[in-house]
Amino acid sequence: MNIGRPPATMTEIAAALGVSSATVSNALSGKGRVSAELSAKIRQAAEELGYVPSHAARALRTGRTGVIGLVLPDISNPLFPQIAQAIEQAAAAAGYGVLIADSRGETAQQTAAIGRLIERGVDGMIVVPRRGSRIGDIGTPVAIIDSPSTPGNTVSSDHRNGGVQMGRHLASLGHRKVLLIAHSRESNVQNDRIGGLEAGLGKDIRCETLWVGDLENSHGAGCALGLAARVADGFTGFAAVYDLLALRALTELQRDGVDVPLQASVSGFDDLVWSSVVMPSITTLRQDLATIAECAVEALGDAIADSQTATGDPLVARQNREGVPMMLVARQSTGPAAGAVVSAVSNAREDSR
Amino acid sequence: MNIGRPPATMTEIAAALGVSSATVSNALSGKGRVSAELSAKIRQAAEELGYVPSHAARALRTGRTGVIGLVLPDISNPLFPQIAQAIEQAAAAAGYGVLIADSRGETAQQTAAIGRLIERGVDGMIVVPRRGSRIGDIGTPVAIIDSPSTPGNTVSSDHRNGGVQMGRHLASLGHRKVLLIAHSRESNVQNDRIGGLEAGLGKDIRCETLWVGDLENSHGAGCALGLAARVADGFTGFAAVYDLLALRALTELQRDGVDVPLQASVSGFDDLVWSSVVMPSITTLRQDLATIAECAVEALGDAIADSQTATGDPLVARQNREGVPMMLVARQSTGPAAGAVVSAVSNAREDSR
DNA sequence: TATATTTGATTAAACGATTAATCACTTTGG
DNA sequence: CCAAAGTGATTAATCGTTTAATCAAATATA
Repeated sequence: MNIGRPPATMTEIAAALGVSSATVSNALSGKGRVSAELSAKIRQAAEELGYVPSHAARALRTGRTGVIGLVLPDISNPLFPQIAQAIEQAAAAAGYGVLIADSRGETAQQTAAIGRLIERGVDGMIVVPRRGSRIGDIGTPVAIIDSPSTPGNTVSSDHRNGGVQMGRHLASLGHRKVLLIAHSRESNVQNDRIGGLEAGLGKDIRCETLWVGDLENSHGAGCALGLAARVADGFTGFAAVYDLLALRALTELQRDGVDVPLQASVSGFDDLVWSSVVMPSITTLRQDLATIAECAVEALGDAIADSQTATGDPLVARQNREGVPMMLVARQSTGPAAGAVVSAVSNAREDSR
Repeated sequence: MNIGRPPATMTEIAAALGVSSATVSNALSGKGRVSAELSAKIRQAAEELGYVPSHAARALRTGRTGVIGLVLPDISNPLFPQIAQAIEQAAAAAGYGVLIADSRGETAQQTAAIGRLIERGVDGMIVVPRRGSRIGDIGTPVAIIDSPSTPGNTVSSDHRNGGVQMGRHLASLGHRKVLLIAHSRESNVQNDRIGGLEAGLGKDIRCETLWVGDLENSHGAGCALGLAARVADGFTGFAAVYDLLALRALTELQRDGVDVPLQASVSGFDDLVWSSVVMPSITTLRQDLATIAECAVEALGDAIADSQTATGDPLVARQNREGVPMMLVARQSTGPAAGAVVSAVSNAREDSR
């Protein structure tokens, strides 16, 4: 590659070969009618001259920039790196660039950020909504990654089934009294996970949900969750709805002298970076973000294509795919319930308590 | 805003006012010679018609896209959300969009990602290098955020002084035997922090550095650090070089029944999201990422402007600014050394509710 | 053989903003 | 009073690509 030189243009290739620039365009895009030989020659010349298409010119002519926006209203979300990585990868494979938008969690800033993306001419955007906030019609194709139970959702993990998996995992370890730890009642994702956990645990198991958001409203952010008292109260399982809460639970229990996993099991969701590094490492559910990103980009691409032709169509990319499965990653933070007999294979022996 | 309508163009404004499009361009950019009255009228018409400049057309004509690339080779870095947020904010304020590049930590992918950015016509890029890797001349202006001791560095936190602050903090708490926990000897940032810690602790305090990277090479990733043994050996302070290591240290100590901060103090760097949420919350040093991002964007903007005029100039943005100060955030994970007399000076607690 | 049809290429007009060159008028200056 | 300078606008070219319209020549059809 000849770095630093202004890259060759179609016109230059055309001049070098004595053909018209239209023919070069046709040959390179494979659209018009160009003889096979000439096409090959052009392609070769392009290679040799180090041709790089001008995105700006193409965008001006076609009205499409080949760029999509990524909107993470809650950018402080620790899952962000993984999502961004997955989206960027999928977008690059589909020929898109990814422009990021940030809103510091505030709605006003979010609107401004989206506006900036639109002014920059993004062809569409992928939005991971904040706690069930709705995205109105913004005149641009949108793909939404939230939860299968969200109306207008394009693609997402099967959070409910993830909950079921974790519920079964805890149940199989003999836990009979489990505390579910969530933050906000308004989050579709959290509700789905809670629902799944309850289903997976089954009706024989006592469970209760601790809403940390409510607790913090009265006791201040970062307050203690009082989990040691729960242990004293007979709880042996603590299933958090995302890893940050699991970490909070784990450290609080440890600080208060509760051994994990001997006296209590802790689990989370999302497999964030620290989950595998902490002692004990945290049992969690990993999202298949690569697949989700691919689906989102693909659906968005379709919506973009549609928006070119039929106007007035719904600009929200729909996808009838089932929720993408989550994967249980069993680590050290979950183990047999204290004083319980674990049914390794069958549930023939009920309990000994 | 009239959403959905194709936005007005300069030509349309010109037609509506019966002037030429050149005049409109001049009025809106303030460059040519336009009478004050006409200029005002044009500006008003632009407002009323909902004029939105076409970035594509402008890019085609001027050769500048108004977009910069953000390259985080180690995208799994948990600091990424904060960096991305800060850069996006600063870039937006300076009129730039931010295109992200990902490389999954692999050098080959990094080159490809940078290539994609260049093909997309970014005006420049901001790079946070991975563990002291060098960025070669890529024919595009670059700003580098790494460490003051890195050659070619544009702007960064004063990691060394951060280390000094933390060292003094620990010293003032009476710790006499401190274990410094780092990962890689190749990281400039980590070396700076280690150096600062040693200086801040002073020569009266015994300290030793644990290189987790070395340890993992022989014992496997995620292995135990053996910190409880260190406590038995008289160590009371554990100063990690970033929060993820601090968290690892904290949980390992807790799991092994060491009380933090009663028996041992733990500290980190970066103030990542979990540091304030964990029990006990982690004493750490916060980077002033907003300032860093502003400096980086500004320096990059200058380099971009330079690259337009003088060719052959160094394309790496230099900035003679001192390292940006870091801020000590004292939390619960550090306290007086077991059995030590504390000098009652620096005990400003963030959360002494 | 005269007329369609197909093939392979060219022409030229966009897309929307920027900008050097130009022009018609005033205003100044000597 | 006439040349020089200044003012406020217009003209027209340009950036690089796409694409509808056109065209010439070869091939097929009647």
